[in-house]
Amino acid sequence: MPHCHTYLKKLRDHGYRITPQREMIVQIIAHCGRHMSAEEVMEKVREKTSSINIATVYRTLDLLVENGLASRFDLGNGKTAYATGEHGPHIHLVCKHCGSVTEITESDISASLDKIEDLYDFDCRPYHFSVHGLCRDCRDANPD
Amino acid sequence: MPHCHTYLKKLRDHGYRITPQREMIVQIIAHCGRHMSAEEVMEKVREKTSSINIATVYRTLDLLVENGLASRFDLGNGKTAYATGEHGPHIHLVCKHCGSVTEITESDISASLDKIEDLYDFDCRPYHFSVHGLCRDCRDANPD
DNA sequence: CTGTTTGCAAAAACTTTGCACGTCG
DNA sequence: CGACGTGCAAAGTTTTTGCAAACAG
Repeated sequence: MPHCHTYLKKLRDHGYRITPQREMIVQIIAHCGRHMSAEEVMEKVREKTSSINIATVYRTLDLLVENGLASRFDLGNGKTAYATGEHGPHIHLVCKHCGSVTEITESDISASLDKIEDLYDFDCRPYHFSVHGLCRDCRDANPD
Repeated sequence: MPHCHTYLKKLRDHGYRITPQREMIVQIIAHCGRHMSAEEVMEKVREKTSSINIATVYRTLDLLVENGLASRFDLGNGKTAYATGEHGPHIHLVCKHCGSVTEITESDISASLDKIEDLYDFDCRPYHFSVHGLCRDCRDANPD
């Protein structure tokens, strides 16, 4: 059970108030161990209480992102996904054909990121990072 | 002026009909030399004629993607972007803070892609590929 | 001719906003 | 108590869909 506490403290340090809603949302996304859409967070919330509105979920997720406590990204399915640092850096292989997502480790690509940082003076923060292509199954089914 | 003609031929070969709308949309996106959103395609269309509907633009772009003639991806600004193979493979460095997009070459990351292909049996087709991080300007302005 | 494609308008899906009420500190 | 945060409902954006009319082959 990771450091929700740390996230809440940081929010407070930034001058934001700690509310039951914020506590619950931070706990859900920090414990989840993967990225979640706003709707998925909402479902988890509803398992516990009915007193949080979807607008609050969006506002809280935005707050976390704006304060560097979470990342926002997009897997191309039309929904924005969010995750805290608890999830850790990870890279997604997204199949263009079936949409399946495989998670791989950062070390597989770290040499390239180092190179990019050197060449382009760009601080890579690949908490979420997607490579599109074709997975084995789709390749077998659709050789083209 | 690239091979719109080739794209149209492929569509015909796949059994689809060639309409003025499809011709124009293919021409716009193939000549554009970069990714475009549906709305941007629509604007270009309107410069020439008022006889194409946004629904047709979406349907045509989908058609191109489904038949492997274009790629669909997302830079995280809420709009889906499209590009034909004419654009060529390219990688985007997207700044989390200001949203600026820098385009870099594939060679900078090709070694990693080769490694991924070997390890994960995944055919990387990084026509569009985004690495999120912080650009120099934002780093200078917001050291954190 | 005949099945495909289009335009239109309405709906869907996701996210944001305005405002009055509630609550953290 | 006062500013900040929330719920609610309505609106905003982007994309999709149903259907009758138009058209490619």
